[in-house]
Amino acid sequence: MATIYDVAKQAGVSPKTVSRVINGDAPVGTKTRDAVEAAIRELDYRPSRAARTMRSSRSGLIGLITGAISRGDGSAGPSGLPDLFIVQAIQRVVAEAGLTLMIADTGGEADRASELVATFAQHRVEGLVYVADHHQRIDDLDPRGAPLVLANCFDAAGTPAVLPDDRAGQRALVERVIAAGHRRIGYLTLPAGMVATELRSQGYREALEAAGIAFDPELEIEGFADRGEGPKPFLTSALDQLLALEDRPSVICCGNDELALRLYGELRERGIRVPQEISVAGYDDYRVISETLYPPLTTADLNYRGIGEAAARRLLSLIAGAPAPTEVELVGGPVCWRQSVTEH
Amino acid sequence: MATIYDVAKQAGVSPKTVSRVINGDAPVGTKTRDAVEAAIRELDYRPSRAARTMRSSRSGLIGLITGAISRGDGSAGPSGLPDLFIVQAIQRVVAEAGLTLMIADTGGEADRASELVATFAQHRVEGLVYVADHHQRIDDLDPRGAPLVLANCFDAAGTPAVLPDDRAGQRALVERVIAAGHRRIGYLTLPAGMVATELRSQGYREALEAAGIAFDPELEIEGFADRGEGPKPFLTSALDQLLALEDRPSVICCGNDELALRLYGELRERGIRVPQEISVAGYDDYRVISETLYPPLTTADLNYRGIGEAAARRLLSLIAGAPAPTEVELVGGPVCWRQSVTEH
DNA sequence: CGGTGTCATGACATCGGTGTCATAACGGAT
DNA sequence: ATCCGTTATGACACCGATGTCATGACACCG
Repeated sequence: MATIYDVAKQAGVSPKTVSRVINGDAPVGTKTRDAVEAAIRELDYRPSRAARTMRSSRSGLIGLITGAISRGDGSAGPSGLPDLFIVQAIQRVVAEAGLTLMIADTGGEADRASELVATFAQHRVEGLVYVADHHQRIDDLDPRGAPLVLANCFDAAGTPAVLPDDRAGQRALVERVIAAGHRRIGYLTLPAGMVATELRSQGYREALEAAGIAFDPELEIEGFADRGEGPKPFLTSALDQLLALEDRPSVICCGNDELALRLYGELRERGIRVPQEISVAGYDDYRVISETLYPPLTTADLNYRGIGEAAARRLLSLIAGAPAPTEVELVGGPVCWRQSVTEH
Repeated sequence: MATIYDVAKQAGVSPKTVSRVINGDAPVGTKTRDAVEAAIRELDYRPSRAARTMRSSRSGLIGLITGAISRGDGSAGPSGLPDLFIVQAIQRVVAEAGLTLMIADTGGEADRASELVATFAQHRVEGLVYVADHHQRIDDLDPRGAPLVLANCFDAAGTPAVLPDDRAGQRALVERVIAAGHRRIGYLTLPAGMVATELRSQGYREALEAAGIAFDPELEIEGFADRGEGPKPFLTSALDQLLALEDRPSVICCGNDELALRLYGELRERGIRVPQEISVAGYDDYRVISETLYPPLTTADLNYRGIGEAAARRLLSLIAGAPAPTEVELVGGPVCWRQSVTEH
């Protein structure tokens, strides 16, 4: 790879002058500039980031750690993948800011995270993002001085974090369902104990309350067991319970789109048509499911991209010297109204 | 951030001795070593990669370019998201080799790729991988001297490439379906013209031929139109054609799992039960679909992870000086036999 | 006891840029 | 003609590692 000295020699000037042409620091004579630019093109010269980094101690790098902390064994909550949307969004924002993204993965072992931070520290990254695969609390992570932002997770230390607004999202969806004329609203939740489960349930209840509908505990059932014991029979019995109710729900909201997909299967198995006989709603707007199902699924957009964008922007502003926020940032998404819930 | 000089001063030795302790180049006295290690811990010292890179011209970086990352509009290609599994697998292999992965994406504009190559060149990456979102041919890309491997795509220049073995995969699946007792096998293909479409069709015909079953052109229909004109009615009429045949197929193979998901809906809409009245098979083993559907979908594992792994290993061996292979590397996956195809 | 080899360590130069300061050339004001 | 202020350029040091070579302290051998 050509160096600045090669270019200088080729153009018959000093290396410093080449540097000036590249960076536009100081005025350079027109003829000199042309000669230098020609030499750069001829040699296909690219300035070495490493050398620049040494001199300026600005590496132009952002480190990203994705953490399938609880995923390794497969017992995790939602279906993996979507967190990659967050990574995509972060990549885009970082690139727009002229920085380059380095990524690493804990491969499921939580304690590897600090190892990865060390690697990033060697590269003198200017900032770090930690992306979790689902809304969760994580152990504190020492970023060794670099600004750190958490995406889709939070910690006890109050590190700046960007989270999905599960409560508001579920509330908006249920309110919209109520506006469509529904009163008896079943809710099949994700596994109890997960952060998203609790917040969405809260949103569900708030929507009911705001509409003056009493919360009926019989309508809210855990519908998604760990993969270990097989979710199918679990869902079957949950559905049995809902359908056996005297005052049957006219719509069933699901903890996420995957659960809604299973529910479609269950209902069709029993000859119950969606949405004519019962309406179904999901959560996440996982498009491969929500747009592909027939009828297309009404759901709430979890907005992974928005989370990634917000996290990246927050990180950039921290790097620029902004003070760390004291509160987490909540990112919401719109209700995606399709054809799986009847209107009126 | 502490430097090697800080450590040297703290330990009362020369910087070179600290370097020796870190790299184990040359023997160092026990007492000296202890002092240096203590100083390193105390100062939380991490050697600067930038400085090392300058000295050794080895950056420890691998560049990854993908068009997959920000398809901003969400209008995915045919296969959707799973190509990101390739990225994950590459990340893992690269990390195991002690290298760090930098990623960038074209944001959908193919000509941005060379810009990204330039950025990577500045970082003096030791190798490059280009990952496509679906099996396709791409324009030649000038890697400016760095070894380059293509994953899920190939070019005219014969750049080393790792591709899914669509032909063998489809053939194995159809052979297994035949072994299960089926003779009339419908095939709803992906859009004509795509590489995967042609290869899978070839595999389908090979399996028929191997079993001595004549290929019936009426059984192979394009089932997946571009999103623009809406795939639903397209699939509907394709299905109409298949069901109207005098000798109706006992099983329908689909171009991918997403199409199979739509087909489930179509069939149930018509009151045709899967697999009792007609069997269905997919392709890709896109688990969110294949494992979640009821009945679980029989499909062929496209093995994105395997592709990523193979591409990363190939790149590492190129970096180590191995000669570039003259043939593309095909990666296959097993048939995933579940309950959507009847046995006997 | 002097010579030789090994071990342990340090001085110095170097990788490829850029900040600092010096200097040469030139036009205009006095 | 002299002085001054730009403008254009180069010399040199430095960022933080490490390769090369030199040096001092021993141990071992004859």
